[in-house]
Amino acid sequence: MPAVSDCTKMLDSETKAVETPEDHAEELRLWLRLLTCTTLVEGEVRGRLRQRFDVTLPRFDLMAQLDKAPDGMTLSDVSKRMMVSNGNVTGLVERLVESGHLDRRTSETDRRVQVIRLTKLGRAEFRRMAAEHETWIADLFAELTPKDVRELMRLLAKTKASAQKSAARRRS
Amino acid sequence: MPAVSDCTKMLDSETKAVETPEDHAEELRLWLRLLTCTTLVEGEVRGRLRQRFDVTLPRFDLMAQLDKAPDGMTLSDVSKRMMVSNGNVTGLVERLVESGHLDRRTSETDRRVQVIRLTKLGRAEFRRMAAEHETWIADLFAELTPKDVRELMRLLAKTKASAQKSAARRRS
DNA sequence: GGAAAACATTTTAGGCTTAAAACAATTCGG
DNA sequence: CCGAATTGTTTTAAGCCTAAAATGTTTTCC
Repeated sequence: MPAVSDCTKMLDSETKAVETPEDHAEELRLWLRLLTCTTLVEGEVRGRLRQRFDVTLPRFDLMAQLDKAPDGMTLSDVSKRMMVSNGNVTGLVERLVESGHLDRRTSETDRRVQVIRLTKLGRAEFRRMAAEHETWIADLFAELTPKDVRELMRLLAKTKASAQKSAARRRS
Repeated sequence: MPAVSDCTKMLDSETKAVETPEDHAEELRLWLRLLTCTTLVEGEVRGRLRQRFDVTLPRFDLMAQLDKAPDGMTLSDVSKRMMVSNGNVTGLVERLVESGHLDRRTSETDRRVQVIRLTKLGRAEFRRMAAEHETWIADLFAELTPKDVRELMRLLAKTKASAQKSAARRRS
């Protein structure tokens, strides 16, 4: 088995460093750290939502999307926004309609489309949870200075753009 | 419905700013952006692993942990490292033993403990996948300069520490 | 030594998630 | 206007994931 980490740069005989089996260990470490941070925060939020409100994180996330859209959203909209599969949304919505948090109706103008909205109950409960949720996030990020936050926002925007381009490259 | 985003600081009549319903919108945005980046990269990696190697991300992650531990790991070790539940690991390991990638044996000295290792096949396949995986990550983060990467590493380390302290505070 | 606490793992019940296929409705091009 | 592509949703099959309870093992400490 080849010791990948031991391989040194192979210089092209003519020019400079061509065909180098490049070392991307730094990017890999960055990815792992990013994943760790997200997993950490996500797990914490999930646990608190369950303990305080007996609600799951995906349900909360879906309600958060709808809270920003008073006129409702279609299932595809939700699916794209949440970056999850269509089928996933179908099930999630089913359960939230069942529990009285969501209202679902077929569009008048396009009978393929299902429009979902928060019910009064759903909106009230979401607002209550969201207020507390915001304090949890603040606490989880408490050691970051405003400057840290700004800088992270900037760098993550760049990261997002980079990843999106890479994904688009592959799809094409 | 109260327009939360409109509320301005309420100054305490006597001193300074006490009892302010603080605004943590920036931290919230940061969290959402962090989540977006992770979801984006994770989805991309998941898809590529499936297409190229017909393997799931959790299986790849588990094998990655074991590749770093030639002497094997206990299920709890894996569970802690991967930040997933014990029961989750049990099932994951079951399937990877079934497919011949993992070897599992009960510890000689402590019959509670299961030690798992990569088999020869498992290690070979993992190495092959890992090499390609590294290039995907490099591509996904391609637009970040080395300085960006360093800075992100630093800020995410700080973020991780902050979240861990917050989680510890809650547990105590 | 033996009960109690701690530990490692598995089981259980329920929910989440995906990819792919199936179904339904609309739009598009000829 | 009609067949073909497209779009929106649901279904299916399989796997992932969690929290909590159950099981078996070891350690602790009286």
